[in-house]
Amino acid sequence: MTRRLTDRGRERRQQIIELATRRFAEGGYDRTSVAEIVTTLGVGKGVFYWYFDSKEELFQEILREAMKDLRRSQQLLIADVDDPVERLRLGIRASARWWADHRDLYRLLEFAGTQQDFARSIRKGREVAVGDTMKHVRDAIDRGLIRDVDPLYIAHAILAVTSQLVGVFVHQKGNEPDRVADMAASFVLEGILRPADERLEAAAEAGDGRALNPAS
Amino acid sequence: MTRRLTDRGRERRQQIIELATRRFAEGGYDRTSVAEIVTTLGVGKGVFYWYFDSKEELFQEILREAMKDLRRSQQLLIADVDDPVERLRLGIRASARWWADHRDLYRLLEFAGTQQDFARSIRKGREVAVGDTMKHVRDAIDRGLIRDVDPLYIAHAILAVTSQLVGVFVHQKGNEPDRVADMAASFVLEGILRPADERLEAAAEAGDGRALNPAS
Amino acid sequence: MTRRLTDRGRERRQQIIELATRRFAEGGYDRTSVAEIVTTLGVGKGVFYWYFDSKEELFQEILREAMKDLRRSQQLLIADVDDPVERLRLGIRASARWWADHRDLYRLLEFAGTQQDFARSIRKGREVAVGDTMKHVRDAIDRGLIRDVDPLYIAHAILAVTSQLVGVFVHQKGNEPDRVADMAASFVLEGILRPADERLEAAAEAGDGRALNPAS
Amino acid sequence: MTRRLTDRGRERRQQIIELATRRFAEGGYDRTSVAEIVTTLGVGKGVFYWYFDSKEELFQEILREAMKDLRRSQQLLIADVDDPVERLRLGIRASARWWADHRDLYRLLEFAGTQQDFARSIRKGREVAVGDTMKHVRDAIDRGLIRDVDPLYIAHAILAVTSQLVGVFVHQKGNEPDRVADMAASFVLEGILRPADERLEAAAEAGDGRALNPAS
DNA sequence: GATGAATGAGTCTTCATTCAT
DNA sequence: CATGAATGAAGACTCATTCAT
Repeated sequence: MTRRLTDRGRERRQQIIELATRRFAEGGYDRTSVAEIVTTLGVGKGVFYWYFDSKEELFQEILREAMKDLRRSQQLLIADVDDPVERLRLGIRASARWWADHRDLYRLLEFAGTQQDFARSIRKGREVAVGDTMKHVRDAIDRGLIRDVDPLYIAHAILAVTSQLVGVFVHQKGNEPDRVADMAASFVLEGILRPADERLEAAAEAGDGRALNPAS
Repeated sequence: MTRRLTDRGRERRQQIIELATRRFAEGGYDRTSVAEIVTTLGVGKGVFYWYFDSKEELFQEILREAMKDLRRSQQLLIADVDDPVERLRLGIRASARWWADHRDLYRLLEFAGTQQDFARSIRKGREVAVGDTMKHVRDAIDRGLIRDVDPLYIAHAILAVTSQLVGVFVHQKGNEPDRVADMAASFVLEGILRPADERLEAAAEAGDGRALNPAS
Repeated sequence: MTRRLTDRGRERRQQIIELATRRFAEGGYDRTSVAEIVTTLGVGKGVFYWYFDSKEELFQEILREAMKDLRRSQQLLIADVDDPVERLRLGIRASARWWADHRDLYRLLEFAGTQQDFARSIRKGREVAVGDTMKHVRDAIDRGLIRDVDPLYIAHAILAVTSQLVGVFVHQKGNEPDRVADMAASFVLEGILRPADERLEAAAEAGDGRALNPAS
Repeated sequence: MTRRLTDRGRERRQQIIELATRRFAEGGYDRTSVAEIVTTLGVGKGVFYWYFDSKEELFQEILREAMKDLRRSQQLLIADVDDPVERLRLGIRASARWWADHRDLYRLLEFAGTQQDFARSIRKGREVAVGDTMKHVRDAIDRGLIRDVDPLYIAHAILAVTSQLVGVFVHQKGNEPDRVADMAASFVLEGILRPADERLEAAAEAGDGRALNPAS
């Protein structure tokens, strides 16, 4: 649906999008009816179908906008940074902040990812995000900053960690997004293992050899 | 609903569970009707409600069983291993294998996590999994095997990485679960950064100093 | 449910109410389906739920309106009468007429009184009617027109007699409501016993003393 | 359904009747399912249909038994009383007691009276009760004990008053059945009007003539 | 006598969408 | 642009009854 809209029309449209985003997030897409939306808005059913072809189209629009906006906010934060590792770190931070600010959209994207009908949109969006991340990973490898890992795996892993930690620690537990971003970044970059030399010392102190080579 | 069931009854019940699991995963919970299930099974509508109080109860049952089974399979693999880092690695492997074998349930759990109505079950299940993982992380810290990190964060991060990588690389791209598990474990344990000394060399080779201290 | 209705809408709503009243009375509330109502009306199922939240709400609405209307018609007839005994008599007459004109509602109210779900509405309505009646009874006692009886009991008794006699003699046997009302009023006011002095004579005539003290 | 039953069988049957009576009264006939009854009894569905042809037949049986039992208890109390007015009084008392003891059946009979399907049974039962009552009324008229009223009207009125007062004052407010019966009897026999001579005095005291002849 | 299993028509209700005004 | 009205397929769930074992 492409319609030339007056100012008032654009406002209405935006109103619908915002309300729908909230209700879809709270009550679930399937369980939120068009009737509920228009009733809450105090308008007739026709209004909805004037601006959107269908409920599904509205949802797709929400998803599209969300992914676009998330990406924009990442690029903004990263813009002038040269160091690829720093870009990764800032990318994580941008995501954390955006998700902290857009809880509803976070939820909607998660949900959409589980539904065959929307998975394609989501997958495409994720591919873009993965592509962005991979670029930084590759750069970092090229510059010898990070180990020679598979950038595709790493990119997915980074996104997963960031998203999940925000979901739990920002949304559920109310931690600061920047702090959570730092935790995520640290985890991603340094892993959790102690450096081998430290481990030796620790083992020596503990007086046994168990810790010597747990992972090869 | 607790009902005395004959052998035949237990079979029927299982049939329903299996078919529903498949259909819920493929078509989505909300979009799969009870009518569809019983029709596919070639039985009357009453049969469904003989075995389950409601569609939702059936779904909860599926989720419950899934989480229980996943945990069981992890404990089985870890049983006799003493080294906590090894236990982490094997836990990741067990998850990867189970998810590889239970694509439908993977999907269902993901979906359930996004729905207010089921989020509680899921959150509880996740808390158990996080608890298990945290225990190994703490053990490893105590033994000086891994850095002094926040076990709660780490546990969530580990689960997120594993789950996501399996979703993409096993389910979507068809990689071997064990291989994906190894990638995940390596990522989790070692992060992606080169050790500081290597980085120095690399920087020296590259003839500049940019890589010296990317993270503070 | 409060909805802005057009003229056409109000008509539809009324149509539904009238048809439902009839069908509920004839076939019983539980046995009359929404489907039957809309089919008879030749409209889609949605129409019903456009005007009413549920079948039960519709029924409650019918009951509410009925009780309100009955009361209105009583007050109208009594309006300018000063003598409380006359007011009782006219109240009985008004009820008899209204019930004669609203057989379906008579039945529905009777039915509703036997159903836990509706008993509360009915009880409240009955309390109002009892309250109205009690007022006249008290007035009459104050003016020395009737004996010093318990107005609450009397009010209930009056309503019971009136309602029952209308049910049997107007609805079933087709008598005139005004005549039935007079019978009821006479019964209520004068009872059935002969005055004591007449009884003495009668006993004398009959030549025995059995009738002397009928109530001990 | 007539089946020769063992002792155990008769017990079972009685069990079902009693439970059904209670549930029908509490939850309503239509809303109480056969499934609920057999589940509560902890038996299979077959049991129900072994003893009764259908749910409706069971209900009819309950009604039949109830009306028979009520009548029996009236006849018992009246048996040796010669005075017809006393017989009326005692009949009222017997009804009040029986209804006090059989709240559930009271309700069921009321309900059945409102349902086309059962109204016939009920009407027949009521006719019997009316017949019994009329006989006493006629006797009393013949003996000059009560005024020359229409026995049919009077009989209906007596039953209505008694039933209603028990419903409100015994069941709802917990009064003693015998006391309520006395109120009903007094109302029925004496009405509520003061005797004409007393009224004259009262009017005289009040110093006006309003009370002189309210009913012509 | 009794059980668990099964039937399937029927119940109330929801909802995306269309349309006359 | 917007409204109230209408559609009707579809949904979850119920329930009296039957029947093989």
